[in-house]
Amino acid sequence: MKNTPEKLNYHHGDLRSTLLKVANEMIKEHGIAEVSLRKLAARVGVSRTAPYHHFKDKNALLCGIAESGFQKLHQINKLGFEENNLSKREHFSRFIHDYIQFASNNPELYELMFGRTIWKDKSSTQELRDCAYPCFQFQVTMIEEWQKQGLLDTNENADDNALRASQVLWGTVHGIAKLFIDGIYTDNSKVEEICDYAVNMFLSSKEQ
Amino acid sequence: MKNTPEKLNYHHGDLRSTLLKVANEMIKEHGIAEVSLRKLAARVGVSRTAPYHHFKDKNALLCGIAESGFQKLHQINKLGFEENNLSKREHFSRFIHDYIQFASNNPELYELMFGRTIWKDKSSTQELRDCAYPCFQFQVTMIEEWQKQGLLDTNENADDNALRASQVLWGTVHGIAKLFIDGIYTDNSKVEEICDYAVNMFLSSKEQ
DNA sequence: TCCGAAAATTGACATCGTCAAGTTATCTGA
DNA sequence: TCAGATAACTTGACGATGTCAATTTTCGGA
Repeated sequence: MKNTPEKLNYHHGDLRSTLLKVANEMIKEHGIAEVSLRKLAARVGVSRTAPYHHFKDKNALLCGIAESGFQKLHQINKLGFEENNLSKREHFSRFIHDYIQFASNNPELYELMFGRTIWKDKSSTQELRDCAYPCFQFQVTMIEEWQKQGLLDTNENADDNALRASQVLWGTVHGIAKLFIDGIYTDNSKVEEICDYAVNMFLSSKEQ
Repeated sequence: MKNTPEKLNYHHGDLRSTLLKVANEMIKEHGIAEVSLRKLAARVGVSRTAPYHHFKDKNALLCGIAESGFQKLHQINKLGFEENNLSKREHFSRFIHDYIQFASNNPELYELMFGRTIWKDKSSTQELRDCAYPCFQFQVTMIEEWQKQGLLDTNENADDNALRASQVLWGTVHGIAKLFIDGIYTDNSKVEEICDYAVNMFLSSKEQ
């Protein structure tokens, strides 16, 4: 009953997670724009409306996929931050590189995670927000720590230093990632150089 | 013959530019996702396939709209750069603010200009590239000038300082703009503060 | 004046998201 | 054990969209 290969039963048995898994594959292979509920259902071997019993609509399914992305990204940030064989500067550099690396390795997933499709007009699900916000928050925490350590300056005129700094820094990595992913920066071989240059610009007053 | 109000003639007379104008309005009012060729044609008072005689496909029309956006942005950058009642620091600050201001005032147009819709898969038209590249290039020129003036550091380990710095800086403003436009940063009242904070982060070693 | 090219039209098709109504399997409790 | 509820799934249908092909209308120049 559990090991039947494919669609011998009327009830699929594990459709929800299968849909997420297969949708993820499709996104990776053909890009998010190519993913339609109908193609997805066909590939899973199920009727076109079957997904509606597990996701309110297409948007909810996309949110579900994005959730796993935020978990991955959060995990990567944590690993880097907790690595203790690195200098402060190296920690910061690693954060920048890791972030862009993640985006660059999963361009279509990244596009989904941070695209307006799921964020605009309050269309994000509660579950998605529960995944994403802690991920965002962790970046603020890291930056707060780096400010305390003196790696990053604080600005006495601002009251939300960690928040502001993280908005700017996140903006930077997000912007670079997007410009590559969306096809505006086309020379992928320079990603690392750009990251290094960014690190230098933010830490220039703290040489070596 | 020219002053007939609307659609008395079989030949519209100026359909191409009318389409661009009306599409621009629709984007501004209802967002780019709501713009379909059919609705556009209906609003202009013309059949659904009429636009195809002036644009190869929907993508070409979108590129046409984006073109005017790049001209506007280029103009704004030029104006700021040529303003001569400003200190170096103020010039830099103005660039950052102007950029995000533009994005913030024209969110849907900005989304179109820098979205994957028209850039991914080489789908940008030659005309669009002819508009956009000079606009990008101008940013490099400005930054090169600021490096010469000593406002921005250069990095002796890098060979393309102006290009790298502009990729990072453009990434920063683009990223911040995108995070707002796409609905991830939601508190619009803080835009200016974030811009100011960014200026400080990049120029911290050059206080006052 | 006539004719070819340009501009605009109608008809058609495949794809898409989603709703409504019906069918089938599974679970629950008497 | 078995009936009834409920969850999982299906088919049919609708309107919207981008775009192609074939056709009609108009304009401009020889």
